[in-house]
Amino acid sequence: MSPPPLPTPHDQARRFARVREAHRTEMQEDYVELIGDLIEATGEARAADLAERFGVTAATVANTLGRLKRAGLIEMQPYRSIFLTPKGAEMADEARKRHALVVEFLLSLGVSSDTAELDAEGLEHHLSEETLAAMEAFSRQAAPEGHAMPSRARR
Amino acid sequence: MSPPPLPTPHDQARRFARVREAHRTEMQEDYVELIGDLIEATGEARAADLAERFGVTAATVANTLGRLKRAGLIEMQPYRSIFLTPKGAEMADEARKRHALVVEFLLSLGVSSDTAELDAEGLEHHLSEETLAAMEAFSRQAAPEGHAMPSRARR
DNA sequence: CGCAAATGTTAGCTAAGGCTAAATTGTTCC
DNA sequence: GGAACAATTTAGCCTTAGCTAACATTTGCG
Repeated sequence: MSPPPLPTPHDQARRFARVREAHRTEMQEDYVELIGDLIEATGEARAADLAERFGVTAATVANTLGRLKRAGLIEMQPYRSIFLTPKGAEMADEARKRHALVVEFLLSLGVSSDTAELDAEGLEHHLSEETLAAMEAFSRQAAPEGHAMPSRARR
Repeated sequence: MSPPPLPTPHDQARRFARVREAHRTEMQEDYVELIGDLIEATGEARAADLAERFGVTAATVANTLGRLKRAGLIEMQPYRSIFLTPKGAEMADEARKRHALVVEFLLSLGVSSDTAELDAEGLEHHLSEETLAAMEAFSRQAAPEGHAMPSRARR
């Protein structure tokens, strides 16, 4: 009931700095993840598909791809399709694993699959290793064989 | 093992639009929440405290406060301390509840309190009502009387 | 009281990430 | 092979959110 005491200024600043840092890498992760998925699913990643799936214009995608290239995450020739560098592929891989883990966890929690996918997209960039590990452990315990059976005995 | 199939472009665009929307309101929520907390804890919210606790410069805070004022969330006279409008107070209240709920949930999951606070700050803006409800139910079941006892029987 | 320190504001810069419109390049199909 | 269409890029604009430096106001202390 009593309000939780304020954190120290320093601790609080640390938390917000962490969120700002996550925001800086979020877009990169989303792009390489989707590029990787498209390559796997269709053989190539085209800017038009990225634009459609992100729900932004092609011009925005072109800008962002420029930043990703500068960051060494993708390779591309003008008017050609997009490839991941080793660094980009590694980031994509981690992002995909984390995304799957979060979706799995939300499903184990009993959330609908539509909501799980919706929330995972925002969530996945803000989870520490510790929390990810706890989520993974929980999912495994809730549904060890993969057949979703989230509800355990109540009270 | 098999890679999950790609969502439809439309569904995927919906998810990313949601994340972008959350990003637009995130800063507002963080500010009103902290302003509310400061008023409650110390009687007033001063820009210098906000700057210290967010870990940004006073100039950045002044800019952001200008936007919050335009958005009708706060009231302030030049060189005076900051107040929440009814709209701002309501947003602060919801943000605080949600924040507490998320921290509580992470603790029930078995995450350390330091990590719970760290992750909650980023997480709390990306959770649907459905997921929040599931988290609340889980926390209650894990520790019905509030005395933290997260570990349940395994297997 | 009066001045120094603290606090708040303003101006001007940067980068990210969105947009539209226009120009360029590729592709397809008659 | 060329014309129309699709895809990509470029140019130019906007807002957010950060910064530093300079300026203005308030506060607190001797």
